[in-house]
Amino acid sequence: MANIQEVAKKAGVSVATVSRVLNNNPSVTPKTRLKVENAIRDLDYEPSMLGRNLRNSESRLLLVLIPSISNPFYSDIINGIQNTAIANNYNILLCETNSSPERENIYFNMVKNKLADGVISMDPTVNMEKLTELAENHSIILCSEYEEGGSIPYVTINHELAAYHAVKHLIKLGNQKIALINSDEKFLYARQRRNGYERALKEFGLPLREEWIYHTHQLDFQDGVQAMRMLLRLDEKPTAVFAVSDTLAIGALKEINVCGLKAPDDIAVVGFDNISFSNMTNPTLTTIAQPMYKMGCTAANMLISIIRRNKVESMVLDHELIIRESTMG
Amino acid sequence: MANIQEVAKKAGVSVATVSRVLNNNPSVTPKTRLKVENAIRDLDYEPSMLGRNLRNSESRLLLVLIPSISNPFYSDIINGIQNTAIANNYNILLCETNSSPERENIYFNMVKNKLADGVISMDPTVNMEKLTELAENHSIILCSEYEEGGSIPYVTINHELAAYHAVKHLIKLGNQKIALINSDEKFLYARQRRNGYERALKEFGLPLREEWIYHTHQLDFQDGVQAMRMLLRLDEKPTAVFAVSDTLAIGALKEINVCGLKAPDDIAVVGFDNISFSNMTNPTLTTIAQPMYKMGCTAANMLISIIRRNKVESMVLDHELIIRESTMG
DNA sequence: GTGAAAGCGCTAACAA
DNA sequence: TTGTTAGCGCTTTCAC
Repeated sequence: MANIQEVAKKAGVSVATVSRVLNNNPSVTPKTRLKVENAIRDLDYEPSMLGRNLRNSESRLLLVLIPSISNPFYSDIINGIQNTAIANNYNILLCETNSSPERENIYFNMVKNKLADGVISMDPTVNMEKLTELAENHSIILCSEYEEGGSIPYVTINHELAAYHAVKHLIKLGNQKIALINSDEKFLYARQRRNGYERALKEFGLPLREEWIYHTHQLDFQDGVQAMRMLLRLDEKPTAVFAVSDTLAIGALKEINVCGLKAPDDIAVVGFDNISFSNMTNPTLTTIAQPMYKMGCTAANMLISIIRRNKVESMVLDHELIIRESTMG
Repeated sequence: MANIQEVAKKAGVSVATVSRVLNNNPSVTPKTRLKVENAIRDLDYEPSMLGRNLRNSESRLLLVLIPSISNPFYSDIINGIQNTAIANNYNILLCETNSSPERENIYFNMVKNKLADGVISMDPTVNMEKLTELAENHSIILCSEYEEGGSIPYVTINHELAAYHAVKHLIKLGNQKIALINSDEKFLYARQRRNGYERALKEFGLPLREEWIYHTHQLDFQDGVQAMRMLLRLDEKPTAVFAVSDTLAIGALKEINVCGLKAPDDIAVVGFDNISFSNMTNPTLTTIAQPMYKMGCTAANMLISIIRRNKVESMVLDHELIIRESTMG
């Protein structure tokens, strides 16, 4: 592949002029520009990003930290990030941390190494201390999961309110005994969603029973199956379940089915996330939709703002309750 | 962030020595090494990949082209690629083409621009002509989808044989009227799977009827629903269906259910891909598993070989029929 | 409007 | 063993 020197020689100009043409500098005469453009075409020249990036000390690469690619929850957010990034001449590097600190370190180093210009973290297990330290000298945004009172700007939804809406929907349908399938409460969103659940119950004077709250280890389908199995073994069975993720809810639906029960007649189920499969289950799943795509766009725009040394404000976006068959048979 | 000069100054050595320490060059005395390491620590120095990459004219970044992140089919392949890449000190850039030629162009240019050292393409809609041209001067591997008689090395499975196994399984269960839900036959895998389907039917002397072959536009759940709807309207309904993707099969299952029928009693269903949700449906889905993770590792290893200017051979990996409830109620 | 030259941070050939 | 220096490909300042 030709370099800028060869183009300059072929066009009979200096490398500076070639560079000007490449960067659309208006001070080049049309005639010179033409000569250069011809040389570029003849030599099939493409400017090397390596040289350009070194000179400009930027990589135009954004890191997106997610725990796992296979979690469908992130798909639309990533689409939003990606489209926004490309529109601003950035590319994204999708980084799977597998919740492993070593992996995380590799990516943090890429930022320090100037191989990336900024980070959008969606990993709830991220080492917040290290990330905050990194944020002192680099551009970082939190997306979805964030830190209360932290110094890093974030974009998220109101998890407490969303959970409140989900549970209120179940109450309005006449359910009095409502269980919560929650994930580990070391995660902020889990604590917030539990708060919303409790607030709804209290507001309607419904009992709050510890045995109706099940904590799963992960967010997998099997954890939902297991959770539902335990809830169905109780003497006083719940008539409705709010699961903090669709995968858990789909697992719960499966177990309800296996036990010969029917949703929503015997037990109503609400999930969270509106993943694409939530519309394919039988019955289809009532769930809370986060504005994924918009959240991604917002996160990317915020990050690019920070990179440009502008001030940004954290944002809280709206959610939506999507009512389907699992509560309204 | 400090650069190599400042470290050299602080350690009282030359930049060459610092570089040697960074690259574990054995010719540095322990004493000097210690001085340098101290300086590095004191200044919190991290070498700039930008400088290093320009000098070595490599980016240590591999491009992975997929049509869409949200397709769960790719998750495990990507995991395999990623782990192999990281083990070899490469990182991967996940590139969603959305089957758009412009997007594709952006990524092709990244390779020409030296922003990436190679490409693994899993996009069945990729412009094979352009890719082949790119492959003349750059390192490219095809994964899963490939070109018959093409010049680019690939890793894949035997789609024809896999389809043959799936259909033979249905025949062995006593099914005589077997439908095929295929995707667009502009894709090689679709043509090959159809061949496998036909070979099985012929081998057992079963009728091959055009109205039992339905071509979908996409691979979405809804396309499966639509396909099944059409098949169930036929006068002579099939008793079994082989769908060339799990998402299609899950859509088919849904429609069977909606029509008050039961799988496998009324209609048996086999999918393809063994995506994680295929185990969560009701009934769970019989399907063909491709060795996703291994395929990813193999593709990455092949690519890295090519980058190192070694010869590589295309590979065909084994598949497996996973029998679940949708055929064996 | 265009060219010469410095320099981004690093590595490696060559010299000492 | 260590230092000096050229140069990877590009952009940009300063002259002209």
